[in-house]
Amino acid sequence: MSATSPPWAIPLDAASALPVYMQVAQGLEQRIVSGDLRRGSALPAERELAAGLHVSRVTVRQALALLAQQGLLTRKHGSGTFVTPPTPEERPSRTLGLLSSFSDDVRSRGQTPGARVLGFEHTRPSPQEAMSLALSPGEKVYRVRRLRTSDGEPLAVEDSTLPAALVGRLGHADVTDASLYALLATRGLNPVRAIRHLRAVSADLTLAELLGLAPGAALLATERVSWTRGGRPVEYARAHYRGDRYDFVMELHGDGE
Amino acid sequence: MSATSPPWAIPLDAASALPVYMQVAQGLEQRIVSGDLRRGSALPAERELAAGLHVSRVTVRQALALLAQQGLLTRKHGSGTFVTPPTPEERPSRTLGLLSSFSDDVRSRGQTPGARVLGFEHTRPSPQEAMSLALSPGEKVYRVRRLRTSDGEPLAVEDSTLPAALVGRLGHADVTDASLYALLATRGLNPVRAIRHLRAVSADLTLAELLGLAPGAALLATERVSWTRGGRPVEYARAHYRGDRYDFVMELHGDGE
DNA sequence: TAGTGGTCTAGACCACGTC
DNA sequence: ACGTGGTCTAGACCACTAA
Repeated sequence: MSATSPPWAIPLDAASALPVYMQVAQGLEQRIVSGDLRRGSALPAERELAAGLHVSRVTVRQALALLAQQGLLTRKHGSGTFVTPPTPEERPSRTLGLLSSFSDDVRSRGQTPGARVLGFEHTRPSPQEAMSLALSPGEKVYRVRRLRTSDGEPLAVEDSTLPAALVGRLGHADVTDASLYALLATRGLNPVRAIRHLRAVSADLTLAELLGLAPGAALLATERVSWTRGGRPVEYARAHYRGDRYDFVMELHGDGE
Repeated sequence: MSATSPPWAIPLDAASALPVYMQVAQGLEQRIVSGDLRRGSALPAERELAAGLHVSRVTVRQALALLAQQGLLTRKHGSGTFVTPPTPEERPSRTLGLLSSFSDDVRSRGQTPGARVLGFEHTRPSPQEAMSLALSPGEKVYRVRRLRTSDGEPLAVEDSTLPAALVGRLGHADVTDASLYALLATRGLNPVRAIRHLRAVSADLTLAELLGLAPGAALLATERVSWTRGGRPVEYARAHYRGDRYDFVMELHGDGE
């Protein structure tokens, strides 16, 4: 007798309105959250799953891709597919409301901040940059793209734009250190106020590559404009943080009622 | 002569280390951002693209999926694939730092907030809920899942948990209106302080369905605990906002230096 | 070397929109 | 009725990991 039902069988209904790959994903997700599949344990190979469920390997992969993107599964090329272990790495936290630098944040958690300069330009601003920094026509900017790391692990890609006329001469060597805010401080340009936007986006090929993620992974995107005490914009920064390793924390208060 | 190079040809290198579908995605992305493909215009059909590029339709679809997830392309079943028009809908903004409700936020932008109750329970808390609300063992909670809308459009899924003993008797009818904070206020339980976490996650099948998104879309996930003036936790809320329609805004200040 | 996931093919049929 | 994207198949070969 050839029993064709493996122990991890998932009930599939070909006539259902729900596509088969979603049914497979739901079935696996249920076994994961119920603890049926232990954290860190390996799933059957894709070909084995396909054969056992009587579906094609493509369909199985479509299901696994869904769960991998949510972080429930971790796929390792040449090795296997595993149920993601619980909190494999501590998730850093940043307390907002106060104007602090990336470097200080990372240090306050006992980790070592780092930065790798990916690009350094002295050019004309984009329309977006010109508007955010209130630049007069023709005024040039410094633009720096850096990979921010914590204990050597990629955490964010940050693009900073500074008005050249305001900050004075800047060289590639000036931005290799971790903190741009510290650099500004030495020139008497401490930011005292900033407005920051946060939203969620999917990683494109470039960001995914830099951050060591799969394309399409969820990222926390921020956009920030900082002003000096005199009310002059000194920095326009856009950053993309890994959604799986970073979370922002803030404290909110009522209106004093 | 049969020239096999359509006007939208993309240079492909089969020997490249970069997979073909990524090359296709990059090529299309470049034509989109360069304005070569106008916003709102339709792309060639998948079968046509595949034939023109001499690759399989599966490979083309893999490339289109990448760009669609980033929001560059919009796919319409039965109709076609289009370059996403610029800001098809105004992106709402929420100013943080002040303790305000979802309803007030939406109203302050001139839109109409709404809520559809998806679930209402009176049960024992999860370990996570019990810890966040500082509940004594055995104490029960009300749990409400609501779909929050703006002008009728799904914007977020919010799961709120309230200590039953503190808020008093609650019925399904009490939570059908938009504002839970307003309800608490009528019982003398105005929150005056809250801590909120923000991070980015990928939509699972359930959230994608509720918010009208493709599975895997980027969501802004928030977690919030609110306290009354007396320091008692009154609400533990988890919300998932559409990444493409919502962005958080906050103002930051220096430490008074 | 053997097994795994990653990529790719050339089809097929279904579900949806539009005409 | 027709064209579109959505799903699914049964293979194939490559790239990586581990024994």
